Amino acid sequence: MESRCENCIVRQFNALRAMSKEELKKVSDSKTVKKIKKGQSLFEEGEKLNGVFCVRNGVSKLSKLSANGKDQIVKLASTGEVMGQRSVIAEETTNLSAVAVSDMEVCFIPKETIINTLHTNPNFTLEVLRHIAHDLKEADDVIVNMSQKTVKQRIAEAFLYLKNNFGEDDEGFLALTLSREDIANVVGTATESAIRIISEFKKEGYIHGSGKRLGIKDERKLKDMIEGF
Amino acid sequence: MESRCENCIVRQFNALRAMSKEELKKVSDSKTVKKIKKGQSLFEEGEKLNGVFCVRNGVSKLSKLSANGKDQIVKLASTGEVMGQRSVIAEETTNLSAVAVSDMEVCFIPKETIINTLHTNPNFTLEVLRHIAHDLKEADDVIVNMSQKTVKQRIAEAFLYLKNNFGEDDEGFLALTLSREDIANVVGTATESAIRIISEFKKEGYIHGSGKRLGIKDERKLKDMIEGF
DNA sequence: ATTAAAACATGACATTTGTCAGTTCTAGTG
DNA sequence: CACTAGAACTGACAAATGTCATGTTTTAAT
Repeated sequence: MESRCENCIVRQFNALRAMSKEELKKVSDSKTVKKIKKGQSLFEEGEKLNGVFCVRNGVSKLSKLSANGKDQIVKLASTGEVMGQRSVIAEETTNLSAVAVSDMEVCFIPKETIINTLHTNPNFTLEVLRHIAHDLKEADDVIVNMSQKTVKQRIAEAFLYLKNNFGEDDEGFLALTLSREDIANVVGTATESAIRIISEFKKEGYIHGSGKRLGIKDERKLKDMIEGF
Repeated sequence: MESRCENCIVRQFNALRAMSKEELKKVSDSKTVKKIKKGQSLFEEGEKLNGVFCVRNGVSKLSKLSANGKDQIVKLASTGEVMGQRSVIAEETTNLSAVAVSDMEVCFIPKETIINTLHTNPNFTLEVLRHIAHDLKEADDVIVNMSQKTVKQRIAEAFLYLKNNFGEDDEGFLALTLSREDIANVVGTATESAIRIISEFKKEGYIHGSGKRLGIKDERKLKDMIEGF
């Protein structure tokens, strides 16, 4: 297990790639590696984060509690992604909670190291900026989907998203298995509605499932549905 | 009319505040001032922007067309806000369209000037980063509202938003008057639904209106409604 | 293997929201 | 001023979604 940031491949996917050798050494010396079990919480909405979490492997849901008591999942963060950077940059409490949806290994990097580099290395700052800008674009897309698409379309989209981002296992099931409740919270609907639509998709032959594991059978049909056919 | 960026008050509200005197001079020399009539378009989704727009006064809607042909308004940009920066930073085509919802005066700043400063002035980059980070947080909130709140709650929220961000005139009407269609597109619903709910709010005495102008009468009630009472 | 808890599933029904069709109002133009 | 196009409005109905109640299956711990 490689534990020096300088040699960590994961870094290629996030803003840390823009750090100099010396800066990376500092990060590496100050970071701590944590193992998180599926279901465990990394941080809670409203907490003051004193660092960021770099995902080495596994997946975490980033969610926000709404007034009616439901959790809305805003993003799924996986290998290479950095969580908590928005909060550290703005020096505010975090607006999201992070809970592992699979076993994870994350590196915790204290904020001082990050903030220091932000002030001194414009390339790093710019790289962080690019990543956040990308997140913002994605968030805009989510807003449009949420408000203009039906629950059915959003669930279809969620399946394709899961396939494209986390892949499938050798049996053709989605590599990342979410509970029905999590799926409902991703698309912003009631758990029962999500279950009902998943059952319908199975019946129609768009997806197949065994237990809670699900796989895509007819991608074309799902895509058509998303487009509104 | 002050036309030198160095002396422009608007700058205090955006990332340009972090620029040095020399950098500001360059911006000022390269910028062009544009007058935009209500209803006119600043840029269209998918366009490649070769600069950013700094709003001197007036308000623009930033929207995205969804597959079903409806426009979703993602943000209203007003005095001091910079539009198009996300696109310029990521060097991608813009994901949003901008149309003036009131007469506007904007400064167009060519992207070279911005990009140059991003590479050389870490304070500026960091300031831009802070602004985008703030936008991202707001976008997360919108996602949660869209998926977890009823249309009625979202419309109530929109009224409070309009009041807090654009104020009221001396007669107690909202200073920014949006068409019913625009209101519908902000909250992500059908125009008829928005009209119906606005009528209901009038009947219940939460708001008052004359023509298309609307004003808030019972803020408490609207707030309670948003919280789910 | 047994069992309790959690997750999944389904039916019945209420509520919310969208759609379509048509009417009234209003601002701007010749 | 009359006229017209677009905006605002309303009703009736259909479709989508949420809620509650209840039963079944799966999972994980003992």
